[in-house]
Amino acid sequence: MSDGSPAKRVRRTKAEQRAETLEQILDAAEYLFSKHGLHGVTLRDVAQRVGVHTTLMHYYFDDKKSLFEAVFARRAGVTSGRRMEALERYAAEAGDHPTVEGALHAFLDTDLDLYIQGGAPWMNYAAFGALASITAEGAVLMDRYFDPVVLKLVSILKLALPDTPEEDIFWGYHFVTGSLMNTLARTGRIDRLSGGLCHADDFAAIKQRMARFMAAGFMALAHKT
Amino acid sequence: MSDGSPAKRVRRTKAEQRAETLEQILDAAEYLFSKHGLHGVTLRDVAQRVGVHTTLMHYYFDDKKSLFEAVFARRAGVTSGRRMEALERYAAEAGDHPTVEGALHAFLDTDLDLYIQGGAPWMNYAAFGALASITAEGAVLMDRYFDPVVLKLVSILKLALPDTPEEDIFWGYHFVTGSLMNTLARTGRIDRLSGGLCHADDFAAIKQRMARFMAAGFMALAHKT
DNA sequence: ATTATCTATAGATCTATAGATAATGC
DNA sequence: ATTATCTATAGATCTATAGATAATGC
Repeated sequence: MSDGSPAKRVRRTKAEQRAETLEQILDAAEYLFSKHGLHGVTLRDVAQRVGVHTTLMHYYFDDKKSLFEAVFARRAGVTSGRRMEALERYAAEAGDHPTVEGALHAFLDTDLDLYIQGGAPWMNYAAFGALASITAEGAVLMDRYFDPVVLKLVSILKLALPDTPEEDIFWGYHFVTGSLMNTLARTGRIDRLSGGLCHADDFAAIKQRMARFMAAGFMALAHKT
Repeated sequence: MSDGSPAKRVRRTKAEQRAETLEQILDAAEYLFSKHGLHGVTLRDVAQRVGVHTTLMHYYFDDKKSLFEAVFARRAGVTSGRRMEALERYAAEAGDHPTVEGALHAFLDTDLDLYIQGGAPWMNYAAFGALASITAEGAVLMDRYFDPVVLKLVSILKLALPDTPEEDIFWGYHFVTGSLMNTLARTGRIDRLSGGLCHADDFAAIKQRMARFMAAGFMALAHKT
């Protein structure tokens, strides 16, 4: 019976086992939190999804909130880091004359690519992050993990728009991030509204349009203020 | 002692009393749901905020979810209706040659004005709606209450941009609604990022910029696709 | 020996219902 | 007489802890 096919529990080192279980817990929590938010998920839900006992959650994490933070942190560093690199690369290339659209491509496309290439787990993280971003618990984490990248983007935009009041640049960013969060949330509303013409999961279509759309917005603010 | 100043419980008709209590419950729930979401609020929390017993919630509402829906519905009809009128008025005025910016002003400014003029309760509703909009429970309600206005907006945009693929118009709307929701959420993140230069509550500043910004975005999509 | 997982359980809290009390309504 | 509000309480569920069992590690 259990000779040819490997048993469900292959022999692993403890370190491997710990890493695997941790990842499974984070994946399950990420998915569930992205659907229902911090308070809409119980530790039991997460444990059941993984197939382990509820109390194991407390073995790996202090409490529910620290699990939530761990989910946030796991990928926040990756996307934040990648985008920072992309922005620095662009800034170096462009020298004294960066463009708004160039900076936005570096900022937005790098992020969207992660979800496009990262498969289901990253897509779950996208929705998780979007929900977290407009939530009390998430606000602190957003600041902590994403302020540096955003301020880097803003600094390049200031170079590109030297005569535009700083205020307008921040409001422009406010619009950009809203659109990005709405994209990441993938509520499916655009599918229904458009009668199936657009798909919320079609990040490629969004990548094709977003930086251009937003750059034009910034220019319009700059020219008329 | 209690002769000159009116007692806390002035004599009211039952209909008045019902209406008042209902409104207090909805206000309290609106505030709390806007901060913590459906699952982050207990009926006890709402009752305590009103100063009545928990079980009174069940006297007025079947369960927590129907309270949530009542909160959503109370003002959704108002904003949806006002915006529909504004769009129809604009469409009539503009005839065969509406502009993207004109349509967006009607759509966005009418909404923003409601919050600007409506004081704290409307501001709470703004945040409540933004959170609901990217939530499973809220998605259905968004469709039900806001599809007609949005489709009206889209139909005017199509007139304004006759050569632009419908897809691009829907994606443009997708960006607009994201920015609007991020505005309504008032997380305060823009305050911190901008070092106090911008204030999330400053809907007047946003109204000054948003339609112009977004209209330019639509034009950029139209011209280069 | 150490670490991963599970069993048992305490204590808190939440939703929901039945039925009592205290107001308003004719 | 009817309606608004409260008391009492059942039953479910949730978080968290203590301590047992079953694996891996030298």
